Amino acid sequence: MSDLVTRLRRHNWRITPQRRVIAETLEGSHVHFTAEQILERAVERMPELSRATVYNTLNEMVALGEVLELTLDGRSKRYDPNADHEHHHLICEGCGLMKDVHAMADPVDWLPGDERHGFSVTRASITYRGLCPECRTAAAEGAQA
Amino acid sequence: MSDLVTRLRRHNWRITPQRRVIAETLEGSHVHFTAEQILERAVERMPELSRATVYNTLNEMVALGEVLELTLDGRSKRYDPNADHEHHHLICEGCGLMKDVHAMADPVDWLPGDERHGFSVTRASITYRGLCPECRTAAAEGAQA
DNA sequence: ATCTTGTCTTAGACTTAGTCTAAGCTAGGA
DNA sequence: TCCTAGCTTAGACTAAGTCTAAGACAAGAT
Repeated sequence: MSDLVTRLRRHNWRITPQRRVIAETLEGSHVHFTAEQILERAVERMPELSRATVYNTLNEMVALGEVLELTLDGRSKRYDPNADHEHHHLICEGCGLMKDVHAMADPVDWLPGDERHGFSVTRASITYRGLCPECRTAAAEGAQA
Repeated sequence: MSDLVTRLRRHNWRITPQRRVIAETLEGSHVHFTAEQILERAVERMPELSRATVYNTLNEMVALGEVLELTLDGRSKRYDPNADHEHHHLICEGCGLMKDVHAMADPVDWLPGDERHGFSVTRASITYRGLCPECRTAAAEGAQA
């Protein structure tokens, strides 16, 4: 039983077969998929599922606050079913691999009052960038050659 | 004289009239424009300027490291001519207004070694989100009504 | 001064990601 | 059972960005 489905049901949200497949696809993986990748995988389980339903459903889950929408590469949005606990993201600039990470401090505490420009700041997320072990090796070999 | 143009020239980059107009448009404003907005404004000064040249030029300036590419709203990329000094971004969730801000510490220092998954982490940026003074007022009035 | 070569720019076709629309389907209440 | 509201569908549409092929231009060689 999917935990995300349980959380969604609490919002009096109708769990249709389509929505269940989408939620389970989203939660079943530990990388963050794009809408298109979710469609691709969900269609394996429910071939008549439409693109519009996937997009609608993802947007609704984001609106309910149970899924996070990430826009980190400027190409397409990615969806993160862990809307629960505070975490940040580490991205490989070589291959786009993305990991969830936890920082030792809350960045909101590090924004001085005079840098807030009168905003009420509610949350902050950190995007770390670098090279994953594989891309680092590849880069080193490339430099040698 | 544009400072960005000076920086670009240091890379032995040919400063054509088109590139100059684009660089000056980018630097002349203190908000972060999308490529389409830059095109729109640059065309006022050089009507025959093409969309492809704007996109090419922006991508080249990013590759040279003199301009930052921001993907914060998931719709379109925005360009920030201040690639120089470390800064982060504060975004209004109501109207999309974006400000540059400075934090009191470098977030790279807050990522413990065992959370780095073997990556070489080179940089980190923080996205702060909240409501700007105007949207906060509007929200309060909306709640009253 | 002209030629040559490589770079830059252009218009427009194309691609990708996502939204919208109109019609049909389905589940649950009167 | 019928009604209604909400859900799903196919496919058209839009927005952002990339690609391509051809022409324009600039700088060095002759």
